[in-house]
Amino acid sequence: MNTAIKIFKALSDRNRLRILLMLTKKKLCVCEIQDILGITVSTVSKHLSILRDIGFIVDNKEGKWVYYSLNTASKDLILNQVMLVLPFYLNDDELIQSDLDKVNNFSRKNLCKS
Amino acid sequence: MNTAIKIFKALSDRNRLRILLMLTKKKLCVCEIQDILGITVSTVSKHLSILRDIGFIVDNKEGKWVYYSLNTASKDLILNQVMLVLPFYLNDDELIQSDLDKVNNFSRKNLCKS
DNA sequence: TTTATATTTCGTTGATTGTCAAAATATAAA
DNA sequence: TTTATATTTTGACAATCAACGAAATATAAA
Repeated sequence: MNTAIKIFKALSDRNRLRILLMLTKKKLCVCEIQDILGITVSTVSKHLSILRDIGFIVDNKEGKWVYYSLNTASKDLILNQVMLVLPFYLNDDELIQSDLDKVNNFSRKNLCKS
Repeated sequence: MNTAIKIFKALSDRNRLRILLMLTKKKLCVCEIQDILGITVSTVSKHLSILRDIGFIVDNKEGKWVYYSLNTASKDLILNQVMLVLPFYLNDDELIQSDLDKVNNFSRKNLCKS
């Protein structure tokens, strides 16, 4: 499949857009993302693999946890153009703004049992 | 559904990308587009309605024909950013380049019976 | 008005996809 | 090693979607 289509398909899901926007704030592990999205961890993992395979995000293993963060090194034209405007575009999306509040405020201790 | 998601979904189909790229060359009626895509006219019509509803293209009725062209008046941020880079991005897509050749060379007379 | 051409709408079908639960894998703590 | 926590993979299911053919609508020519 054409890379452009893969990119647009990856962006065609609300939960994946939520993940991308969350990661503009800071890197997050899978259970933190799961807590905010409110869906099963297996589904979160699937979404993350789609975003990683197309190059939007990268993963880093730290002990028991896998942290995901935006791939700032990508040279892809569409990917970079989209990430440039997406935060502005979703400025008035209440659910996504609520996600960002949670990202800034939650405490890892309650989610990830150490 | 969120507008951003609608836009990305509209862009997630190869035939719709082909249509958009063709229309960067000139306005086309439905039967011209059908001839190039090689799919049924009802499917072409459906693709066109999706692209029109989200604001990528506009239609103009001229007698028996409906001509479609790019919506150059759109103020949508993502839509404009994407249309800016898409032609460069799909530069090396052989099918789409073949479409553009056909758009420049075909004769309406053989397609649209007057 | 009748016929021909152009386009859209409707109903159906096969393929794709987001979701979940369960099983498998990985790592750290006990 | 055993147990607990984190993550990924697998299989199943319901919803979505691109495609087709047929029917409906629209316009112009005969």
